[in-house]
Amino acid sequence: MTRPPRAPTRRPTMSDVAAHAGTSLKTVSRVVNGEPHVSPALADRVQDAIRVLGFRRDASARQLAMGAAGRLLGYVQVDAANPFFGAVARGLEEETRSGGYLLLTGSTDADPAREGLLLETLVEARVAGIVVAAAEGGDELLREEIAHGTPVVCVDRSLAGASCDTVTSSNRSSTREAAAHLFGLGHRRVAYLGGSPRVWTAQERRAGYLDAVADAGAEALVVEGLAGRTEAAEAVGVLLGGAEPPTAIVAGQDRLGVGLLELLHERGLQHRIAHVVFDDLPLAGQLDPAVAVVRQDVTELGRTAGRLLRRRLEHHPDAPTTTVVVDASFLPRASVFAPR
Amino acid sequence: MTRPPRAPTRRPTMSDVAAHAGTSLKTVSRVVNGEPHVSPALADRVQDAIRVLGFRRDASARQLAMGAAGRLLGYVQVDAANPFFGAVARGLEEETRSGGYLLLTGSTDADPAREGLLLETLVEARVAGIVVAAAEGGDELLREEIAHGTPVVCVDRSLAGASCDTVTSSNRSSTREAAAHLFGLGHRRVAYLGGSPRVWTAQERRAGYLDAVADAGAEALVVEGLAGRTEAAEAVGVLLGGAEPPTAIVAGQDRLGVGLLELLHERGLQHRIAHVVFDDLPLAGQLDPAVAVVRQDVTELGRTAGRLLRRRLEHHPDAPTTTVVVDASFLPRASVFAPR
DNA sequence: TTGTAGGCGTTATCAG
DNA sequence: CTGATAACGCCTACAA
Repeated sequence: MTRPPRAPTRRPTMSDVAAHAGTSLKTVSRVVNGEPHVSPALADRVQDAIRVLGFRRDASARQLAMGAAGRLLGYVQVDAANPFFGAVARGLEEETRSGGYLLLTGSTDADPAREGLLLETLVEARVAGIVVAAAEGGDELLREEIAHGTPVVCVDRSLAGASCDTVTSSNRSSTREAAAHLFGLGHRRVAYLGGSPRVWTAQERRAGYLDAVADAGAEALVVEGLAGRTEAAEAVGVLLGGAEPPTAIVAGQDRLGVGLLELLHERGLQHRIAHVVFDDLPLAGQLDPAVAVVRQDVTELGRTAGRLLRRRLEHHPDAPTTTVVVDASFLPRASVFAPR
Repeated sequence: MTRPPRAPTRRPTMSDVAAHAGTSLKTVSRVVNGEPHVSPALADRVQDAIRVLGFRRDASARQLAMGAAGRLLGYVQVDAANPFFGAVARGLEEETRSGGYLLLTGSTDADPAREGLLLETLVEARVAGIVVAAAEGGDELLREEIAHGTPVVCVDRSLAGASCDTVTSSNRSSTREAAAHLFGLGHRRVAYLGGSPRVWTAQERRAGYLDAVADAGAEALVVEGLAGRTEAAEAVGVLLGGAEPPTAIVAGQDRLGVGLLELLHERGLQHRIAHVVFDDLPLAGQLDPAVAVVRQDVTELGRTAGRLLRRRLEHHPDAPTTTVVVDASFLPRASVFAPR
């Protein structure tokens, strides 16, 4: 029994409710907003009318009349299908939902034009604040918004030429620690697999690796610009085929680490190379237990961003900007082998 | 050089722009909306004023004046951190972004109360349509919205007592096929590991398994209500310790499959039990290559939902409701062994 | 305790 | 081509 689809009915307004309840607009407003000074009898009549008519107040009109910013937060991510950004969104939500905030989300696919469009739409929606996770490109618009007073929080990225709250993992120090661990085990040729050097976190991780290289007085072996598993596997193949192959490898991301492992496994070399993976994604549990990983709590990045946003939105609009570095912990494992 | 954070400036309005350009409100409106019948000279002056003042039109006011629904779509998911829902969101975006739509998202954590609150907020935001992915509970509100005329699309779930567009994977037939494959290999005792029987997809998959059991005239071995890896591993332990342990196991979800594999691996039995995992998540690449999987294209679920929504929103508001079943492909692999 | 008047920023209508 | 003026749905003042 499919009811015939009825054309979208006009939403009842407060005036409709008032008419139905035989009272005035303002009284309905009071009831809807739970304001005091309404006689119980009248309040009941109004409640009934609301139920009967199926009234829902219009957030747009409300926001317009109140002048203040609404309860929408903009969340700009590179790709909703990437678990990293999902985890950030999750943390953001956890921290802001009690305030009645909703997330207005969009993916940029790392395309500056898309990011620009997205930001523009968010601004037109008059979001109360914006969280930008690891996208780059629409920066000019972002700076304008910051200058205008909209709270902006950058997650896992930086923003040149403007000051805004920022949340990152300890990319540099963790990667440094990981590489240092390998040098400490006696390795002299430790290679680094990195993603696009245009991404800020990749730069930071490479810097951490180079720190450790400098400390150890060793030679830097950097391969970057790697886009995924396949490219990582290829790169490792080349590395291992070289004159002086590395005895240990640091992978700057999960995906690269997986590619690394796949190749090592395929060649039966998984126990002859020590490796460290920087854990962006929830894959660590699936990885070979012989792998040492740097684990970052991605959801905590989101939660922190949410906290910074609410602080600025609800308590200290003019507080100086902060940068919070969430500790990513390096987890060495016994099975990271000493060099042959 | 941190600029002193300036207090949120009032947004310039069209009137401000009009004043600055020495013209009237309506002309500015025309320019902003790219309407014809404005002299180039005047248009330029207005454009300048817009740039100088940093004007952005207010979507709320626009929507209010236009009466029509805006360009916001509500997306209700169980958990933003779950890659499944992220993938759906991604597909949704892909399909709707060219229409200028933005996603208003929220996670329910499978809590009916939360889902209710979320839906309420979405309705107040006057979203043009709602996509509900695998959450259950706030159904009453959902039905009201459908009755009111708001397009609703259910993804990977059903909605009793109302008719709305629905998108699912071929859960039942794929699981049936997978189990049949195992029976075809000669197995007689094939067990099924399933999640909460309150979740619709779990019911469907179990039904598919039972179909195959009936076809094969075998005995049903169902363990359900399993919440994750750990519980799945435990359940498998119990199964294998029984009097007549199964020789093959069908796991209804990725997570359960991972738990299954973990236990088999731990006991050195990974090559003595054939198993089939239903692939919700992007884990297939990480799994033991001996596992046969049912793969569903989750993003396609989202894309389909997006298409259905736009069709209803922009073309056929009164079309009869559709149920689209996206094929999930069963991928047997050579290394799924025959019984001992 | 209740109701009236005015305005929020935009679009639509209809005169100039 | 251009511009007053009246909505849109709601809230904040300010009466009554």
